[in-house]
Amino acid sequence: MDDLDQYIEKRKKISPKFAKNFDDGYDQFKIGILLKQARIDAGLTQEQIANLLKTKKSAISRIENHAEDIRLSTLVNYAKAVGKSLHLEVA
Amino acid sequence: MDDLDQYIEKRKKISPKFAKNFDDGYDQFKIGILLKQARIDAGLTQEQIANLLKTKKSAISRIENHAEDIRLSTLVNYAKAVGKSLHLEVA
DNA sequence: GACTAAGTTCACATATTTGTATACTTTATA
DNA sequence: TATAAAGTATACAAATATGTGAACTTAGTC
Repeated sequence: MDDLDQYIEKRKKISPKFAKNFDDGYDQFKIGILLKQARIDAGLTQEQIANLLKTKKSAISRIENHAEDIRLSTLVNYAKAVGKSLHLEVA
Repeated sequence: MDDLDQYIEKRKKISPKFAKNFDDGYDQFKIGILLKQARIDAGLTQEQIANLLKTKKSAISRIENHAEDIRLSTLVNYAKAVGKSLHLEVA
């Protein structure tokens, strides 16, 4: 089990709402987690990302933890900030 | 060249803005086109999609033609309505 | 424990998307 | 050409995401 799986299990135990939403299969609930993992992999803090995106660290935390819904542009910008890109597929 | 490519070429000729944005490689500009193609493949009209999503056909047209930015939930819902699902990747 | 950096949460203001109705345009068919 | 179905465009209202600052919590170090 990798770091991401561990993180998910931890949050499931803490938050029943998170567990339900996650298990219902809503992909968007994984987005914040994916972004957070990408940020950590890049060795960046939330504040550094915030500076890159010209916003505040509180906004970054919100994205990573409560991204029930989010704008496509926000996703794209965040991905760019961590040196990655966002790929979309309708299948 | 398939239908989607033909459609893109046609819109490029008509709209310089569309051509520039598309060629700049912004994936989100393809989203509306992908969704439209998925809808047509499913044999549905904009009005039928609108009913499924409890909205109006004008909103569907806007999504397909001016999806510079869009909410993730809107993308997910539209994909579901045409019998597909949205896949995201940060890579 | 004290201290600091990092992260979280909250509330409110602002910005943007989406809902809605209407009018207009396009496409296909007879 | 006439007609109807499908799609587009616009404007305004409503809903929602994001910006921002502050207070609080966590994790790590001394």
